[in-house]
Amino acid sequence: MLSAPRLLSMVPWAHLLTPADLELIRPGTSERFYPQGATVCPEGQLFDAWFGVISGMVKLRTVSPEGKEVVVAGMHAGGWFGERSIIRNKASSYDAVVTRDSVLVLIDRSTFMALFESSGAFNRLLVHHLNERLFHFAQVLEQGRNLDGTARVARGLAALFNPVLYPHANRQLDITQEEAGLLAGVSRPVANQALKALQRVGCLRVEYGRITVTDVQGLKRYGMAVTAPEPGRVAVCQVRCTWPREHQP
DNA sequence: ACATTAAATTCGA
DNA sequence: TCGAATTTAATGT
Repeated sequence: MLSAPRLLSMVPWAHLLTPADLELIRPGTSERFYPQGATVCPEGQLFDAWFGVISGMVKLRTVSPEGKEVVVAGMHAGGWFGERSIIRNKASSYDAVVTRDSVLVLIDRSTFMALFESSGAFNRLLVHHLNERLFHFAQVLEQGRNLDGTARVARGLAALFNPVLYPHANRQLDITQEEAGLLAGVSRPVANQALKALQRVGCLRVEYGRITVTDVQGLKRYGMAVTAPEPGRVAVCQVRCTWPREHQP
């Protein structure tokens, strides 16, 4: 069982809980190391815990019948996943696979449900997370038609710096160009060109097996129209950032 | 798809 | 334990 201080230091939202809630979740919480390539929970299986990323990188993905891998979300430090399977008591729709050596926190299903039933603070936290994710996927849907490959890669990376979902995100992303492409839904060659373009513009630095982001705002804005839209088209620039100003990096 | 380069691993001293 | 040789991973085009 984790010590109370360890729990507080690993779970960024733990300080929102009452002391009673903290004692409730402590016995049901553990941490675990997953080596690169390990599957945390395969598609079609119930999640037996809610997973939080302490370090490393996890992707939620499925493999299409033709064998193509589709990544639905990439998560790094601060990210949580598996709540849908737990809340609905349904099998996971996606594989959770770690793309780098990772340390995860596990909150048992029964502990999660106990908190879900009793803790207002925990429910508010969940709503905040789901709210951000919903907005994120709405943007992905909208942008799918509007943005070119470079802008999609830019937004895909920018999503990893959402302050609600990843409050302690490190600027150094341990992801390969291939993973960056999967995250944005573009091929590796397109991701390669996109990353070089973003480097030229000064948003990031590409290194072997790693991307260092230097300008998150620049990534978020990349590819947005600066001139008036042609009549009859929705301007991309009308999309507004709704993150709290004080959280903007 | 193929060629190149970086990193990780193996192996012999 | 050192480093050369080999294999694997990631990148560039």
